[in-house]
Amino acid sequence: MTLKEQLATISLFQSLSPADLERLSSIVVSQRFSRGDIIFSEGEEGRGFYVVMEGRVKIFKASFDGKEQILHLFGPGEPFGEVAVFAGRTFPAYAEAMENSRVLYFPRTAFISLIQKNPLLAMNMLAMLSERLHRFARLIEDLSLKEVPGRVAAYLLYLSDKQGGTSDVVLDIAKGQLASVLGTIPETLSRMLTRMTQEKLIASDGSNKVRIEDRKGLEKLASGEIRLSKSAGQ
Amino acid sequence: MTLKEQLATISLFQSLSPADLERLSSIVVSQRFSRGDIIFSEGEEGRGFYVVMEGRVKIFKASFDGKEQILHLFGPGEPFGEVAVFAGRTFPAYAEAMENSRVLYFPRTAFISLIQKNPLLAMNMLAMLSERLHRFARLIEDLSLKEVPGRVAAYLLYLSDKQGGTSDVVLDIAKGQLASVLGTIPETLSRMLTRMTQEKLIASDGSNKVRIEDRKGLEKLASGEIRLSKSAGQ
DNA sequence: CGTCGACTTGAGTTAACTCAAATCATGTGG
DNA sequence: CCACATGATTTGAGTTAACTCAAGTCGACG
Repeated sequence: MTLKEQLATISLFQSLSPADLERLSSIVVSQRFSRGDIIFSEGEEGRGFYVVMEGRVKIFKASFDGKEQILHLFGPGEPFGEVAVFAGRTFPAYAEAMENSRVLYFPRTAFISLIQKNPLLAMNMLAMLSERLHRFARLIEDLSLKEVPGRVAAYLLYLSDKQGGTSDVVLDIAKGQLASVLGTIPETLSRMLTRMTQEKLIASDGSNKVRIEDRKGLEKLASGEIRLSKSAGQ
Repeated sequence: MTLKEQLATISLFQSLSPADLERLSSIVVSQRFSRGDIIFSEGEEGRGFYVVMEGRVKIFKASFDGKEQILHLFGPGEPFGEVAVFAGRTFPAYAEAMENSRVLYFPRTAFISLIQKNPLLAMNMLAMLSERLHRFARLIEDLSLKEVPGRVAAYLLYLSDKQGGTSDVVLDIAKGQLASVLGTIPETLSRMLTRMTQEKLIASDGSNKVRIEDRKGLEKLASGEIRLSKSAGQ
């Protein structure tokens, strides 16, 4: 597949004319990263942004003592690092390849001139950033106003939704990483899944599959209407 | 001051021609709200967005049992509610007038057609949303990776910066509201200020003025490099 | 079959919470 | 100007959700 054809598959670029795609393909750079590679670091100057083509990329913040909070997980077709481009700022977080990945890199200036000529591209970008603000607002809500069991419940419902409403959801990331998405640690996540299983809200052996047994209950847990009763202790 | 003149003072609209301002002024609606009034609620359909002209507006999430997390505080010249416009979604949070306020309301469709004709307006909007994503990322980092004293320290340093780097900072909101900005409760904030005073990081009587006594120390506290030693108890 | 990383379980600690009471600040009517 | 009502803030005492640290257990892979 040519670079131009690849560009055409990116939903952000749906509105571009063949000529624009041609022009874009001449300024774009394809890069490969191995699992664990840092693509950019917080505080680095952002001279362009990226789109994932293959693999997965996580965007995260790190604390002084090494704890991580994952902000985004991006897969094929999804752009990242645009904030630094538009705000004229340094990257606000770290980007790391979770698997061997290939990304396209778009230098800032060329992209900005393109966007100024394509109102629809601008609108797509505005919609994209708005969508992310929306997600961030929900994450802030979760971190500040919900307890860990509520966040776990919300995540399971979100996954179920994303996977077509099924009750058999498949965790799309390792549990340790999921803990970092939910603003907690693996030990706590593990205990919460155990308790949710005991309360018959879900069925979970240790695998990456979780069956939703009581959707209503999970919803109440996610909204804060109910809490998990404290584990029996013995 | 005419509506058009008011529009010209809004930095988001700097790039607009007099003709565009004229057009905009014909679709905009001026609204007044009293302290405590809800301007919009989470989940409401967003048919337009707002710009504060006078007063102050807070944007917040509320938990099931009534606790609040403030996402933004906006004053004159600042737009809010745009996310719903661009993402084609409902409002993600509540907006409430903190004082008697006047806001301008811009219906969605008219604004979108305007933005499509003004690349610079689009760029301003992109920069604005990027800036907010940046702030949200920092708030998420604070909530997830920092303890309350670190958030308080970071906020004081931010205020000092905003107020020109002075060591005598003036809290711009009531402490109860500040607690809600920082993701904690008034009691905890009060105790942290006491402890920070005991440790000679700041000087604080009960008023809304705080003197920064040890900037380096505050910075280390904000970054997580050091912690507040536990209060003596007696 | 052994090793490695990921996950789970156990025990103890702690930061921040809740609830209750005291104090302070501000504006009002007498 | 004073006394009081109202709301904001502080202080006190006790509880708890989630953390840390340590010790298994499990599963995949060479």
